[in-house]
Amino acid sequence: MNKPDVSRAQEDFLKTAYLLNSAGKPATNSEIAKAMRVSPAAATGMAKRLGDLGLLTYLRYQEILLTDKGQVIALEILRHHRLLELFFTETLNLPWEVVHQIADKFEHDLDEVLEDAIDSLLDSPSLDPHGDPIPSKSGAMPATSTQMLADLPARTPRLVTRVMTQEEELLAYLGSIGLRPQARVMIMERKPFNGPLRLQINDEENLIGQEIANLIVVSETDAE
Amino acid sequence: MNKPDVSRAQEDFLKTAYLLNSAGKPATNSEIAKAMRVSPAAATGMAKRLGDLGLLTYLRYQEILLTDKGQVIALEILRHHRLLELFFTETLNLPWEVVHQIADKFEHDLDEVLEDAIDSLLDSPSLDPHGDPIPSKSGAMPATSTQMLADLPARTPRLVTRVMTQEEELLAYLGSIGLRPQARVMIMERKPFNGPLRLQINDEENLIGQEIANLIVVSETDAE
DNA sequence: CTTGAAAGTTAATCTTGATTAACTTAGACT
DNA sequence: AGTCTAAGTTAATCAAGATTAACTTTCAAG
Repeated sequence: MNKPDVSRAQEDFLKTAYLLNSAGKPATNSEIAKAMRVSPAAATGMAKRLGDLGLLTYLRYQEILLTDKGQVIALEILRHHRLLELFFTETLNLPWEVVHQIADKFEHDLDEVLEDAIDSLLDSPSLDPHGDPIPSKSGAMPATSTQMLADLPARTPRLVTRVMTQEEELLAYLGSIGLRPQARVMIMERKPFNGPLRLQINDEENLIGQEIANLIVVSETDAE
Repeated sequence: MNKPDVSRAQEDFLKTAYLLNSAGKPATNSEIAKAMRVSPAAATGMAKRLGDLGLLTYLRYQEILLTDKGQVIALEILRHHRLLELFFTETLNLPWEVVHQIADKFEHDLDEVLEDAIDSLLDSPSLDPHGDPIPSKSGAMPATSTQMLADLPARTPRLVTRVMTQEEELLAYLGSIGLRPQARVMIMERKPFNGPLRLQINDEENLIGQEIANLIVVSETDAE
């Protein structure tokens, strides 16, 4: 087999396209450019190069689609990223809001020896500190709940399984109110017109807005 | 204060120049080019750029000398490198012969949060797994023994303090015969004409050549 | 004190990944 | 169908870091 030997900018592009897709958004040129913080022209150029390498299909003015080979690379980077996030929180007790940026840099250089060592130290984990699934080495993506807290009926106890943001300040806040994977949550009251939610988190009560509730994934069956 | 914001190629150049100096060799263009595995022309170009940045003094045909600012950067990279080596051997039980290459890649991306977390987890270590000194955060380089095993009189018991190679196969071999920091060593017999040494390592006897003995640093006073 | 090999430099060129500016296309709306 | 806007593309250009090839300096040795 051939190892395509892609650069880190290329890996980042593939990862970004993959993440857009898995967030339900199409991997359009402008979305990718925005996510990568480069000009649209730069994204066009990169799409051409990666198309030539057979890692995605690129047709002018159309959505970008990863090929199988491209997806394998995206998943490998994502695996590196999430393994590293977990590794650093576990071994160094780093708070969950700082590990994302660190992993963004290290993910490109994680060689197989180190990857395997981390994987075995952590006992082949399937979730990172945010509850994001860690692809297996063969590229299988663990299943996750799709139940958003925002859509949960009142008085239904659940467990937080995933927090879908990487914004540092927001994560720090959510951590401070206990809203992290494994927390027990229950909506006590829903204010009308998409108003805030009165929420029980473990045993404390708190108020959160719709916007945040739309980032919190909970278990699909009742807690305890 | 200004953060010079150097690229990884630039950081590597500064590190290489520093390491050549501390190995007693002049930081000449060809030595640097050889160590970095680039053409001499590339080294010339990089020396010019770094000279313009005020990180070294570059005069055509002359030895390259780091400025204070350049040395600060070199020491910071070296600190990153050695902290990472120790971190990976300690947390993942990786053998000492693999951590060097891993650290070479990660050293450029180690941000301060992670650096401090590693430093405190390891209790502000001063030596990496090979016995190489880890510069302090302020740039102070811990003192080390200068006594080479090759120059040691027979029947003088010492402790190995440092193993000055990063060659993977050689390190693996040295590890397998117990020749690593903290090992007790004593030369039993010296074969004439710079011949091999009969050596006691912990409680085993072994034979090593002059070349290897010149890579092993031992304590300056007797063991135990 | 010249000379020749080793070391170093310069020049031309390449690749990658970026930028800005100007143009084109797609697609919704009238 | 015509038109406007947002999205996307193209072209020209830049900078970093590399290469090869050809030239220049240095310096030790006769």
